[in-house]
Amino acid sequence: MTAEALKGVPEPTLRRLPQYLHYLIEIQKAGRPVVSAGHIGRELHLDQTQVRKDLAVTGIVGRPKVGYETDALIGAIRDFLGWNNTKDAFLVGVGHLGAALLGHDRFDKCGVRIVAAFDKHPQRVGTAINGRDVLPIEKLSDLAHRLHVHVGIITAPAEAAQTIADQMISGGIRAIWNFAPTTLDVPEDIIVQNEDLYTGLAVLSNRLVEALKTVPS
Amino acid sequence: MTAEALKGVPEPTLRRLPQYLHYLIEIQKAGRPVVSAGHIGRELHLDQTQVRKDLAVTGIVGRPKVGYETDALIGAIRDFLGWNNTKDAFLVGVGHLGAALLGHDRFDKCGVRIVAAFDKHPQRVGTAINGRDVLPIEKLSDLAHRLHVHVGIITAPAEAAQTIADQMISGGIRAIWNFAPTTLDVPEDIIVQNEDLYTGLAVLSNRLVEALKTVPS
DNA sequence: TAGATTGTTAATCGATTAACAATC
DNA sequence: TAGATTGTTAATCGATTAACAATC
Repeated sequence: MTAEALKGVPEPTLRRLPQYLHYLIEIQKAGRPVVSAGHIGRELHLDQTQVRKDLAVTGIVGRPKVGYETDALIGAIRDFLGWNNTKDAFLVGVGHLGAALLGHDRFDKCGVRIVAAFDKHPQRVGTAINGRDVLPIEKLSDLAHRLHVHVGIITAPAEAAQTIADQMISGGIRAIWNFAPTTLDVPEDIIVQNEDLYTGLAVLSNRLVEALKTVPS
Repeated sequence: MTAEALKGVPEPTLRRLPQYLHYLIEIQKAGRPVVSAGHIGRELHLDQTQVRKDLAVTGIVGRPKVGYETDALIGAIRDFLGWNNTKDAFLVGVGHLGAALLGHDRFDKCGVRIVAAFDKHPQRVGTAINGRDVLPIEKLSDLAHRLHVHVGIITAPAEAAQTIADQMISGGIRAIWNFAPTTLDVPEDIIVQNEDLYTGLAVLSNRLVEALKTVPS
């Protein structure tokens, strides 16, 4: 627990936890009070030892022969991910993707509530999307400080991303969810989560080209 | 090359290739004809040995003391990713995210052109988004066959995702870019690339909660 | 009790990083 | 030539998987 707290939990484990959560909520809806690691593993195509190790990081303990309590497990995962502790966020770049994220009301169940959006285009400023005002980018830093906002979401073009990140950091933002396809230079205590869509497309496209080579249709 | 072709290139390598590409295009715009692995690594915060190994999978060879030719390297990466060979795609689920992807015209530079969209809601069917018709989901399978579409994009709710995947596969689709937060059951020759946004949010949120614990602001 | 399931320790596997010879 | 950079082989590191004792 001590060394773990220093290095943090492995990223692959963190990325699997929401998968468990989705499945557990189905289990819960179906009214099943307990579930075993083997059962979860079969459903999600994961090794059951891995499921146990992953769940262990949340501090949950199961009962031999029985399994894990569904409700307690859901609570433990949500707590561990910080999803029970909603943090305010600013979004910058109200293009197609930015607007889509603003329209999506389910992130607040995942610890993040977008409270305002910013853009540098005057024609977008002053509008509101799904109840959130679009403000001029110049106000970001000051407002982030005043409202104690710690999360920033970048859905702007790559060219603008570094400048936006700098403004976020000077406003006291500690974690950046970056959808721009660029590597941000930030101090080491700033958390950056890159969500570049081209990355997944690269894997898909290469695998498909290889598959079509082997078995031409 | 032979064993490599069987197992495929490691996913982490494939995921870094678009990063290299973005930076190389900057280099190209700046008019620099050659670039070294060390230079790329410094820019993208990667070990230079890793950069060389990654680039090697594309078949490119550099010149000692000189580096890699920018133009040739860009071409080799794009070829390797299949980004010079555009594949038609169908998108299913025209909600906020689906509409955002339809509005984004840059995927065709990454090997994928969305040629039609599908939805099960009658009020969405018959409209067009950014030039692509929204068709009833019942037509997907037949049309995929007739138009030889091999890529499917799922931007529908999790509950609908498995059914949509089944319809795609029965229509001859070989690769699925899945934005729904669910594990799809598919035959092993079908390529699935999951792009669940909650996954990245889990990493960000947990890291932020841990950071705020250590240094409360 | 016997059987099923957990939790942990050890082995394996794959990716990253280091070392270094080859080359221009 | 000397210095810089590539490409490859070896070492390290971390995550996954296997083995198994503990437990209800």
